[in-house]
Amino acid sequence: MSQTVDRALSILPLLAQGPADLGQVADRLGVHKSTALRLLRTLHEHGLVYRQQDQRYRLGARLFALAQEAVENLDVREIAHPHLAALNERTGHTVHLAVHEDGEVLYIDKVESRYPVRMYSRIGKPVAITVAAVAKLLLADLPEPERRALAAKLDYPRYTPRSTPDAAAFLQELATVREQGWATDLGGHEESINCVAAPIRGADGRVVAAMSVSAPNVVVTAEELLALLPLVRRTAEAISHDYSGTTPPKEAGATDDE
Amino acid sequence: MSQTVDRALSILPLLAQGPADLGQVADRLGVHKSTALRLLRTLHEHGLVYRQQDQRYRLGARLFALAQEAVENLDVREIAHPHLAALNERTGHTVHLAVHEDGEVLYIDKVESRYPVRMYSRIGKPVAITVAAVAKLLLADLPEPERRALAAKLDYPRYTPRSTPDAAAFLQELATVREQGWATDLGGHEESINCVAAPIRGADGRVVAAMSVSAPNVVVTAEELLALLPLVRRTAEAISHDYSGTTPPKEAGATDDE
DNA sequence: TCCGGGCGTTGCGTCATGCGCAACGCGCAT
DNA sequence: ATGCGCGTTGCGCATGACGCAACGCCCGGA
Repeated sequence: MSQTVDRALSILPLLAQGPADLGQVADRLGVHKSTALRLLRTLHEHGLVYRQQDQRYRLGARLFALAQEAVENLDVREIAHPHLAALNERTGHTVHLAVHEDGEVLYIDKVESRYPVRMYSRIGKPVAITVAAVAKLLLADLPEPERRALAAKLDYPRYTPRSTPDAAAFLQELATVREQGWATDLGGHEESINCVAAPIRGADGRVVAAMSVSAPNVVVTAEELLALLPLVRRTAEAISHDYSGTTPPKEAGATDDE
Repeated sequence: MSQTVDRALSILPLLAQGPADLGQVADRLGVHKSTALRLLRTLHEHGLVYRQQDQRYRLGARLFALAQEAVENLDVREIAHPHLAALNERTGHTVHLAVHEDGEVLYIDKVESRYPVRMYSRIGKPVAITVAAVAKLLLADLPEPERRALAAKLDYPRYTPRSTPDAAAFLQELATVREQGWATDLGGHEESINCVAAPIRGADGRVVAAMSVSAPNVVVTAEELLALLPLVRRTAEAISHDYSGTTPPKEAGATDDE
């Protein structure tokens, strides 16, 4: 709604693809160089953009700091973390925590078993929304019209033969998931990876987050992983309980027993 | 330089401290509610800001995605990573990679030995610039005037009795570091933690990044850690070599992960 | 039930502000 | 030496961002 800010912010995804010089930025924005310069300077002052030695611009450090602070302030994450760690300790598998936001589902925490190496590369990245078990749980809880609208405008990439093929199948799957209160992804994203997930609910019963346990089937079969379902659900319920308890929503009518 | 963008971007750090409603944002910006609304809407459209159910605003998902893409596009990081992993494998200690940007030093990669648990919480976070070994290396390489200016405007918190006390001591330390080509932090940030670090240089000899090995002295004494110095320096040199060699920018490098 | 206050939202008239232009300085390659 | 490409600057004009005031809505108290 604000042209100037809109243009400035459009620079960010542009730079996310890689460094660019002033002319490139101006061209891709469709504005004069002097305009692009002014915007870049403002972004620079706020640390969102950094100018390297060759004068080209890249995304800046403050961006990380902001993302950090944002994720650290998420109270669900903070409350859930010890539970996730415990579950990881017990099962040895990768544990994820995800939330829904504006049509995207993204991981906000992760505890990995074996190789901590590529760990952080996932957090904050949008997940494959049409197949991920956590995504199904989060979207299944949306109000009917929103859910339909979202399902209609999604893409349905065929990662594997087991990927959700289209909106109809997706909505069907969401209905099942909503009813049973848990979800799986059996090779729908990557052939050899299976996941089982459970919802975390707020005091009002709405799904506020979802957690999952994932493992490649070279480690455990899908059946073995599914055997963990009760444990996963219990963990999710424990988190829900902690979360509802410590979330004094100013003044909400129905407060659970405590 | 652009008032509108400036105001809009000022909202981000404000929200980083926690969710806020429209009135609060307008107040703290010193603008009319309608103005704040317009800015917030624009931020929202770009996904930098998210509106939760209670209508309050928080930082949005796109922020994470941007930070992710930014860090993944850093070629130093990509080149260094295997070396860091190897060093971690060999020593068992935590290994860091850091860069300098606009007066801040931040970690862009980390390989941790024992507990992967709190791992991601560090990446992207500014480091204790006056004491961290990697910070000393990065700042020691700055041109004289810049270095002095920066040293003068820094704070010198006394994390421990061994923390760098003031600008004079800091500049002195930087001189030493620059001369010897490596740096340490022996309990300057946290009593029981020691680090040894070495610089990574580009083709022109300038320090582009720094790496360090850290360990609590309950695991190894400072002396034992210092014994790793040659290994650390050799690793840093290997990275420098790789980096200088492959510096010719890979144009249109659409490296798809996954 | 009605009323009042607090919140987000809207349309509008004004003028500050962001815009493109054109000219300049600089480095680099010819 | 010379021209080109780049980032940078100052400026006059009109666009677009501003604050105002009025509205709708929800909630809580009377």
